[in-house]
Amino acid sequence: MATTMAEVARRAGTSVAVVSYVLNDGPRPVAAETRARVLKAAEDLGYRRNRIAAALRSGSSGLVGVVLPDAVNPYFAALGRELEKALTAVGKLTVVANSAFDPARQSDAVEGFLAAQVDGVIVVSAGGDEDPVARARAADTPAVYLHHRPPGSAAVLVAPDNAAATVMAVEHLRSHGHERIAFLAGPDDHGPVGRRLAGWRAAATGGALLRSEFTRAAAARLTAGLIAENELPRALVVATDEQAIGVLAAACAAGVGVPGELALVGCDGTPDAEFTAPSLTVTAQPLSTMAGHAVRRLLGAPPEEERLVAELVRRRSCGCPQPQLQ
Amino acid sequence: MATTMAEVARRAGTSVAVVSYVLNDGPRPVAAETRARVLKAAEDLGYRRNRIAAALRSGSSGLVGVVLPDAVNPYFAALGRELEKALTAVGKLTVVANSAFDPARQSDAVEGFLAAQVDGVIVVSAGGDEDPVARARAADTPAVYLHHRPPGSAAVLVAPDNAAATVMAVEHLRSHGHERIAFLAGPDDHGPVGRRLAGWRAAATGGALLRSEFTRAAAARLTAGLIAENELPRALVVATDEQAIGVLAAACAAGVGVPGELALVGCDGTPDAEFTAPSLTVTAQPLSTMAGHAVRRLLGAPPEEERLVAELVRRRSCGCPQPQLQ
DNA sequence: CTGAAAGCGCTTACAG
DNA sequence: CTGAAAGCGCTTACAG
Repeated sequence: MATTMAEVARRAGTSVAVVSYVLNDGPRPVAAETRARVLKAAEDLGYRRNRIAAALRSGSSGLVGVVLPDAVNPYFAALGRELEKALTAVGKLTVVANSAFDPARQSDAVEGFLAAQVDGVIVVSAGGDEDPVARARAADTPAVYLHHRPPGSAAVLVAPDNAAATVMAVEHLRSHGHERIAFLAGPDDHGPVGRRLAGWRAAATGGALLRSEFTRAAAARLTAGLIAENELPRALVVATDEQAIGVLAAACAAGVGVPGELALVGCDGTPDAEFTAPSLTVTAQPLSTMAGHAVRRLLGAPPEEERLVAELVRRRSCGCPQPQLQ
Repeated sequence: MATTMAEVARRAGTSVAVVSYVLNDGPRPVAAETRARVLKAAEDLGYRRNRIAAALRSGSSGLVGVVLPDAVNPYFAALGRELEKALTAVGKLTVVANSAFDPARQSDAVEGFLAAQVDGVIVVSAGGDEDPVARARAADTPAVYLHHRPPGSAAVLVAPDNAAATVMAVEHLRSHGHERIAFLAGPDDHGPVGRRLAGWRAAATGGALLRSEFTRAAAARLTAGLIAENELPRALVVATDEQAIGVLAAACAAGVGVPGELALVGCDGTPDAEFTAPSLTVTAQPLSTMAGHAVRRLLGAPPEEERLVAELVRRRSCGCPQPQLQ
């Protein structure tokens, strides 16, 4: 059996109340001498606080639930990593679930989080009709969307200016002399990729609109088909790095030179993009800042002043010279 | 305030004990008619069980802690994803922490898990002197290592036959006519990469032993240096896919043809390896099976009969023809 | 088959 | 500054 506060109290010759006051630094003051005795007793007994018991009484479990569409996708992996970092920094434990882009699983995951009495929920939406953040809030649990909010939801969303990112990508390809610039979007026009598409549309490049699922495999298949039909664009902005990796793989497999025959810019800016072959020029989203904003909103902070904007990172795939590998 | 069992009991005209029996399907039988009334009342009130309260009483929190060295590394990302899947299948919630290859953080993470009264902990060790699994077991919490156990630990480890995987990789490169085959290892020879190295040594290829940290950046730097010094091997087995991705990036940046000038085989077999440029031939570890074994051991199952062995997946980087993109 | 009650290990008003 | 006690929402022997 694990040591309890009662045992610590007995050894320190005081009450559990005082032990709690010492270990929590409040809410009542404790004499320095008593305090030292309690600390020593806790140390001697190897006391570890039972957070489940504390949670039941205090109403705060110290758990935050995070639902991601797919933790293997480099963008979500990186976002998840940043969230875990930000959450750890504020003393929360990160509970994760993958929705596999399935709205039903996403709702199940949030339902499980609520039963576990999480202190908050962060969801990167998989789209669909359900609004799990609204549901969490209905259960008095703080919740925010990060990156993607389902269509129609009015819940809090932390996201960068996605349209601006695509505009930046288009302008960069133009600076390389490209006029017709295609765009590889997702299956539908909701969410962040919809915004990125809107930015591309506004830039009026006259290039083709391409679509694939959000997997490298799907993007690779599409690209292989385009190459076979001789319909590959000369310049292409790709909505996500995950898809861009698939495009690169297909181009390499078919012997199509990047950037020579196909100039490419990605719109996520994941760590993966630096070490593709060739390295991927991206409009890099401020993942760490986004995670920080999401966590602070969850903790009750007001909306941030700071705008979230992507930054152009020039690498090889657009036609710029290969930068030094770091 | 959330609905409690007491409210459900009142509405159903029965006691909280009976509500608990119904909702948990035991441990006492309940008359069909009473059962129906309880279910209806719970439904009407939108009752959601408070698992924190249940945990305090029953001793099972439904939480399992997972510590990974780096959830952005494709191997650990894939392993984490499979663990989450296996854990969800048995009704557990997955709490994650990243150690960033820092043994101290790893121990802190496990300490946090124990305070949260997790039902078990799975750690992919970052190496070092600490034995967090032993620590968890000392606190009566089931715990296992997956993939990597720190040197000197005698705790349960779920891992495939890593030496056999490298032998397989070497043999495959030999079948392409290579004799001297180099090996890119990690900074030290502990853990799974140590086993992979042992397999390569046993295969006595006479090739060079190379080393880098377990990041794509480090492997890319090493490779760029080798190319500059004109010391790049013709054939290379790389301990991890993460490093292989770095090698590929450096080769591409320097215009070194793969597999023409450098034939490559990776030893993890992550999903990422299928869409590198060129696609990476690997000895693919049975990640899903490994995750399943780890979870079952945690739940108290005896060691599995089934041996965990990697499977050779032929793709382009070794010199085989590029397979059809899936 | 059902219910009153103890108790899991904390936190926190309340009284002293 | 300190302590006895209530209570968070469950689960589960125990008695009926």
